Amino acid sequence: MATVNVPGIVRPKQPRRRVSAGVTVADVARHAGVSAMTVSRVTNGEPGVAPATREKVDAAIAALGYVPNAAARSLAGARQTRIALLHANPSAAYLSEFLMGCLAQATLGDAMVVVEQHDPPETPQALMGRLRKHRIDAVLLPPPLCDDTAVIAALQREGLAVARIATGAPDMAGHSVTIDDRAAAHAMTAHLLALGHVRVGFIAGNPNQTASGLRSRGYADALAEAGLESDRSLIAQGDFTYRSGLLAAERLLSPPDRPTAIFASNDDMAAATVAAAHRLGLEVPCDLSVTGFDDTAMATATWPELTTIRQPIAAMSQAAVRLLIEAVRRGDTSELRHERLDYQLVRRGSDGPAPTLR
Amino acid sequence: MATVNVPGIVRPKQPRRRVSAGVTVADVARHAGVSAMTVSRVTNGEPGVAPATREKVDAAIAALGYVPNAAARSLAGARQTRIALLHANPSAAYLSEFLMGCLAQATLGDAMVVVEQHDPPETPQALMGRLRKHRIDAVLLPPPLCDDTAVIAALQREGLAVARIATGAPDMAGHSVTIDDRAAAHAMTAHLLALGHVRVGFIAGNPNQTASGLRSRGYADALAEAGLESDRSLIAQGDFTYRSGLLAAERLLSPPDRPTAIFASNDDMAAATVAAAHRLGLEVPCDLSVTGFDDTAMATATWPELTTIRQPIAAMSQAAVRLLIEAVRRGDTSELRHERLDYQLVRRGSDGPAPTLR
DNA sequence: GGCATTGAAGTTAGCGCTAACATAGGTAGG
DNA sequence: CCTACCTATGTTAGCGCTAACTTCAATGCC
Repeated sequence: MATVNVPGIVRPKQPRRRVSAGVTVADVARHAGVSAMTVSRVTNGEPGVAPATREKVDAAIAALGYVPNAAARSLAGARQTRIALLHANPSAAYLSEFLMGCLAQATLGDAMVVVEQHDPPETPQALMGRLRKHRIDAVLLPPPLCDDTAVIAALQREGLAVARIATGAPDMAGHSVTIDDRAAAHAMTAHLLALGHVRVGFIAGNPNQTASGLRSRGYADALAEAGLESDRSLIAQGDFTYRSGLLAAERLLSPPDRPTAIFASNDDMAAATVAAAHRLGLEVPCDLSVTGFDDTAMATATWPELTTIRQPIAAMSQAAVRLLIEAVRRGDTSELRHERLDYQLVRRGSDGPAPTLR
Repeated sequence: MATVNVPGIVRPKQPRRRVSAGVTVADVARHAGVSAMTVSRVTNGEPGVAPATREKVDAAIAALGYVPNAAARSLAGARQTRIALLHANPSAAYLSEFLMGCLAQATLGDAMVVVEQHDPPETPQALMGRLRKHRIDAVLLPPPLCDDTAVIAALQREGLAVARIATGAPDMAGHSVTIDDRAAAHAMTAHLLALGHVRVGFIAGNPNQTASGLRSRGYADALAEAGLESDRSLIAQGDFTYRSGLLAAERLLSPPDRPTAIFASNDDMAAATVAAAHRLGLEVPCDLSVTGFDDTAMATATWPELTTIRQPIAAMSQAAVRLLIEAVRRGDTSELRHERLDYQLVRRGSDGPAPTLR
């Protein structure tokens, strides 16, 4: 049978267009008996919609299973903020959680996250070229780049919005999202003191990361408050690597008056401390309590699992992405925001009461 | 001075629209003296453009620094494939690298990656509801979900494209991206044998992951080829956790005729083996060689760093995303593809020649 | 009551790109 | 030399959404 052109149905030329499976604003609008614009206002939570209308629209959305098309939305709104996650160390343990937070917020806020690596041999100039090429609007700086003044300065010269995560010097430049490293280290030290430990060792972190200093300060403050004088032989310098933790722990544990607890500035060094203790025939936590910082995958991929400070990494990166999106939309580079999230002391199996005197 | 309406310039009503900063196809087209469509064809690598024209357009793109607007592209093409990364274990060590690969390919292919978690208490039905709500077109399944038949069956009933990464049974269902686990385990075992080890222990992985069986087989095959009879006391069962590795290593190392090398089915268990050895007063690699599998962050966050098999995780997830995008665009659920990438034996510090007889 | 004021909803146009056609110019075959 | 056909390029419309405007009705105020 040949095609019949039903009179009354005018077809401009041909129906041309590819079929689109999805439910659109127009469908919702028809179902709710309002205009597409009103639906748009409802989905964006804009004011100026009567409660009754809002309800009708919400019902229609639920009934049809409408999901806004992100591409259309960002195209119409001329949005689509492009955010670069700039990182130096691809295998950093926090990265996966960090990315999760970024993605969650990026999905919500019509932003796009691009991952860029920047390692020392590359000059900041070369990096800026790459960012310009990728049309980046804003940059996320996790540690250790969050403390790299050369990079930060270059980014700001380019007029890019910058958010620094987990830095120890949040006010230095750009937006920041942090936890209170000093207070957290203080809390952990106080926790060990409360368990009866008197000689509490400390493994400091890489001095070129500003958070390290705050953690050291928290440890020192807690000792001072407890009326304990600081003892140089209880403090060893590390650089956040497992290897450095091993060396530091061996140094701390070799003297006869060794500490009964060691608080390491991150989980890798704490795990190394556990290993060093076992090598010396010390059981954890019976003979030695060990605690870490960060609650990375390392903390639970060791035995006993580490008591540590949990940084809400996903929440932090999510907050940072939100700050950046807002900043870019505002178009105001001067107003800076600093958010401080809560940490948590996670008690696992690597700490216990101080051993009764040998 | 009042606004002057220059005659001849007709303004429909008002210039209305927000300003857009970016360079568009129209700009490139004008600069190159062609139509926007031709520019589009060039940027998409479509055929039917004369080489000379292509060059002109490329030059214009370079001159103006044009970057296509992803939102507009996916809107016009009715594309925007939505891919869910379904994972069970949020802290899995491979996840960050995995995500990097996904993001890289997603950026290239106009896809969107959404991260979804699915843990045992949740039923597959509930999961399907979530995926439907998020308008998911395709799903990535890293281990251990890549072997979860209930989940895979449910996804396929929904008509979703599925890509399973690093599974041991690639042909079972859906697309797959794998390495040759058997060959890799064979190579690692052969490597240890070549170093003069005769008693090579093996820590098997979680039996509910199909890759575990292949790794065990590779180990057994290499021993058999070397004319060594398999010895039950050289094989211990683990489940990929540090804890299980510790127990398995203790079992292997306690008898007097202990192995001089232990090949663990993943890095966590290898790291645990190193710890167990140290606890027993054995030095690695002098007294005992230990090797792992996967080359996760754990491999370098321990001392000595682990000799291990490197899986190209980022490349694998990237390939998987590419397969999924292609499958969704093709709209053909029947044609399945299986890609096998190359592994690498990474030699670090945890292995060495067999100790000369005690 | 007449007129400005406010708030809710609708209209219009266009974000940047590309699918699906239309067309110009050339090439081959009869 | 004309038609058939192909190849390179152009034209048009519209993807789904929302910015910016307009309209309309319901107030408030003198």
